[in-house]
Amino acid sequence: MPEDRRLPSEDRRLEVLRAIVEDYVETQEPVGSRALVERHQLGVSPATIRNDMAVLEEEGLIAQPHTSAGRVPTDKGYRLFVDRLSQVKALTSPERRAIETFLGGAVDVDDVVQRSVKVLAQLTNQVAIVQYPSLTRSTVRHVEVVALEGARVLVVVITSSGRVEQRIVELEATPGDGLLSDVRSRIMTAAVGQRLPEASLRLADVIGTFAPADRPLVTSVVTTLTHVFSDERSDERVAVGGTANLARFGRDFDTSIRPVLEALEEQVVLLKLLGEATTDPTVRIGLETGTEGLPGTAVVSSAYGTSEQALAMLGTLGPTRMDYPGTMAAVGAVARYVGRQLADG
Amino acid sequence: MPEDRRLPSEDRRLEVLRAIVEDYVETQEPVGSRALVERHQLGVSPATIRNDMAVLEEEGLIAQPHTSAGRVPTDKGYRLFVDRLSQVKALTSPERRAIETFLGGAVDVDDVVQRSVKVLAQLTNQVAIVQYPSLTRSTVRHVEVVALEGARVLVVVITSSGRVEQRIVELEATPGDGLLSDVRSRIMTAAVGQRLPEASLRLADVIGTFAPADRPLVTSVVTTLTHVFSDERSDERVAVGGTANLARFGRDFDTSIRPVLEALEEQVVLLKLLGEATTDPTVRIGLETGTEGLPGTAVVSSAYGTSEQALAMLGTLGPTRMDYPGTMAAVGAVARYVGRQLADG
DNA sequence: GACTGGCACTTGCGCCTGGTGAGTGCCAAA
DNA sequence: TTTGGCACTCACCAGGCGCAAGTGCCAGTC
Repeated sequence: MPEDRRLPSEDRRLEVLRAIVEDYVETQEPVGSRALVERHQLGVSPATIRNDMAVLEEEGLIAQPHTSAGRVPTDKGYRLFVDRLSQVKALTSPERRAIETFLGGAVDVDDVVQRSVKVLAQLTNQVAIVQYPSLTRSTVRHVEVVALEGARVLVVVITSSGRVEQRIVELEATPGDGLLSDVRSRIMTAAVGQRLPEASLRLADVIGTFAPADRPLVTSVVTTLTHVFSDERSDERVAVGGTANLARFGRDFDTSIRPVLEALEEQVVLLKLLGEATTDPTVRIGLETGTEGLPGTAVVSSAYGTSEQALAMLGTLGPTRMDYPGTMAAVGAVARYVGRQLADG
Repeated sequence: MPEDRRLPSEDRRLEVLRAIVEDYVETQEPVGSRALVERHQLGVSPATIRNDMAVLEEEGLIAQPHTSAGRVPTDKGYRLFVDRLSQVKALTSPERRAIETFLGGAVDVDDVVQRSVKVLAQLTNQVAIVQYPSLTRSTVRHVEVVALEGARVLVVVITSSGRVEQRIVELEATPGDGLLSDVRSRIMTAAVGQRLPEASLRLADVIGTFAPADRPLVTSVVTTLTHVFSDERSDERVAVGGTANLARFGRDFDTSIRPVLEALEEQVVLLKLLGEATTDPTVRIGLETGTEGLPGTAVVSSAYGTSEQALAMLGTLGPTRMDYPGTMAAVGAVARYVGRQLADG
């Protein structure tokens, strides 16, 4: 036990906490003082470690499942680990390449989302959650208004993230071609490049620029567009993958796995789990997820999008006993690639 | 034991099989001869039942998990039960109403599929699988060709099942409005009402009806349409729900639940599980599902669509130990409602 | 010939028991 | 402040036991 290995006791205690987290994540078993000194060069005896552990336990950072067992990190312990002890881990280059090649093959927005879920689940060995690009946060790229048979009109919207939405509008009278193309061009002028909520506001003004006789038609079209722009249902779409990795939660289906499966089927819960937009991967542990009934669960999530505007969230869900640095790296990388992918079109 | 209760022994043996299936499905436990005579009015003693059971076992219809246990139906036993012993069970009227009101609220095709999965999972307490309406099996309802800015053209297809697909085509030169509407109308004439594969064939002929100078443009548009018509990726889309019901498969995650969860994430496997189109609910038990590695699994599936044309498949997946009559009724009912829903548009 | 009661036999399951080992807390000494 | 020693706690495992459920077989009865 060389003297130069020794650290001020405060520092060593944190080192012990890190060692406990790392070992527990790896072995899934409570870690004892002896194993700790054997696996890490701490330069002190098990007895010393035991004293440190007692302090850490006092501080609420670790706990004993039962008297004669080793220690396990508490949520508070993981929190401290994530905030102060963990280093950002770079992805290996095979992992990097896997993301690039797999996501690169996507043909449309749906495909991008599906593939990201798969990559993320595989990379992290956890449950992956990817929200579809938000309509309300994208901008209008193109609007088309087309006459169908009779008094029906097809309205198509293409957004900056590549999503295409369309609606059919039933009018009272068959519109003239001239009027329709006029409507189309004035709508384009008002809306293109705007974010969807603002575009809605701008469109309301467009109605007034038409002759009173034409306003009913214009109003119908504009109303439909406004609905498309503010369709919350499509904002809530979420893809989930990697549920087979739920094994990591434990052996007992009813107590540890079923509640998670049930949560994963509720869009509302999923959106809550993903949390608020943050550019960098954010970790929420245990109660911090804000979701009752999911004990021992942690979420790593991040927004994705362009540099100016977050489009939506993605992330992973796993047991608090997870590889935080690795997961954060994976979530961050996938978020970046997806953002780039969607920016290109 | 009244004489008139007695049946020719062959008949009674089948009655015993039915009783075993029904009891086992309900209790999830091997059923013995004593319990059988107590719960059903068979009019004979346990000893007689034991003799019948011995014969049924000889025929491979039931089996003993271990020597001192009751009997459990084999896959072959379930097969015989489904084919000859079970009665079609009508849905209760609350169930019927649940389907109607819940599916009735759907706003578009996506929504119909999402809601069907949910209803089906809830009704059967099993995993529900619903395939999106097949593009290649629908007919063309409408085609639109619209000039965008520059030399770009938007092509929109609306199918009989209400799906809307669109593509943007890059042309070499900006087309005239007259030509475009001509293209549009000739395509409509050739394709509307046709199934997508046939429409593709017909469209090939349309090219020749144009002046040679216009053919490059027409060819671009037709090629794009042909791609849309034969996009297999969209034919393979499948929604899954009710995974929390996997508890019914057993307690042990790794051996009984994980393989199922893994299968459910593979589109290919899902499509294989749903099987070939059949109008009435079809049951496949154990190996009949054609999928390795899913022991103890049965699938009840049915096509849905209009009376003329099946659009896609839907069904449920559960342990072989399931309520077949009830599940078949639910699958059938949901398939009918979904078909009707999509026919209306 | 079909059914039945009786009986011996098998065997999974729950329960208890004692032994083992990992891990702790505390203390006195360096 | 660190360390070795020591007593103590407790989960876990293996073995043994009894119980109860269920069977197969057989001889007797209708």
